[in-house]
Amino acid sequence: MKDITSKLINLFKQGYCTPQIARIAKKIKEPSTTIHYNIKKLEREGKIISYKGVFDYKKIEEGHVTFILVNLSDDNYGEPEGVAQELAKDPRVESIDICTGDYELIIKLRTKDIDEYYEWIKNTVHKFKFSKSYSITSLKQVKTEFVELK
Amino acid sequence: MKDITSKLINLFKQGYCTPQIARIAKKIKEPSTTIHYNIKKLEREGKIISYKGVFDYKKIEEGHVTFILVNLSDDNYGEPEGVAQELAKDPRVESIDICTGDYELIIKLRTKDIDEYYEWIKNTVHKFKFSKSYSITSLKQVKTEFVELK
DNA sequence: GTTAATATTTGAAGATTATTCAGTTATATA
DNA sequence: TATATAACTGAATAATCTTCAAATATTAAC
Repeated sequence: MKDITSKLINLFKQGYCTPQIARIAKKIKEPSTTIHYNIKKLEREGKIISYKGVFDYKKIEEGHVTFILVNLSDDNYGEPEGVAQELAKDPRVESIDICTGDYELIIKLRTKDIDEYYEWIKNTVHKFKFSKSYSITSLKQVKTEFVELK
Repeated sequence: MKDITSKLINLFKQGYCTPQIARIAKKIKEPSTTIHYNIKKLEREGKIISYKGVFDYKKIEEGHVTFILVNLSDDNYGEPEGVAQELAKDPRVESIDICTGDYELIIKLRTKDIDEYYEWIKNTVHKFKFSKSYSITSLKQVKTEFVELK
């Protein structure tokens, strides 16, 4: 066993996919060279960043979703971007936004289970000196990354 | 002008992409047939749902992100799934979860601007009889769909 | 521990698809 | 209206995916 699947999952999380030009050409009834031209244009303009996989996260041990609202400590309050970019490096962080309202950050985190979540939040609160955080746990994911789940 | 790009964006939002087997094979130094076999296995097992595009949403007129926490009316409180699945059909809804805590739903919505957001929330509150909602606006997207933004 | 069944890996061949290129048509600009 | 630029497209080529059959490895049963 070479455990290729876990490597594949990591690659597909961010990219290593490509458009199906021939299939699209059939679908919208245009020549494949026209489709090709328009896709390259979207890429050139930077409108398309990447092509990636979407998973049934329960089946890949990432079924536990938590939204975490964060207050930063006084030290980091003025510049949340550095903290956010650091957190963004964690592959379990699906999204992170700097936001309005009572909290400065909103993080969408994917872990295997509540135990892994607990470890993550404990370590992260300590490391980044969050002054407060409020976690909302997903009970059921109905749609993710624009893809409806069945 | 045939406006092919907007059709492409819609298709890539949910799929119409495919893995780059040859590129992956080089990357992890395994034969492409082995990569092929393992990908098909992941698909067969339902671990991979789809391959899709990720966009620079500001450049495609979807740069305004809002997280909306929702309380349902008494009518819908007991069965939030129906409401969630209905909302999931909207292409501007990136994700929707049924959740713990003070609110029953958490929606991640992408609109062109705050005006489109206002129209959406006004219509949706009315249509689905939300008893209360709390919106958090993203000021800066640092990471989305597991992809770091620059 | 041996055997049988099943799953994974792999190279070679064929089928399909992406890409390049050159020419055409359409759109925008002066 | 003339000119420049952008968008579209068919034909040929290059690259990739997919199938297949055989080898190897893993698992299960006895």
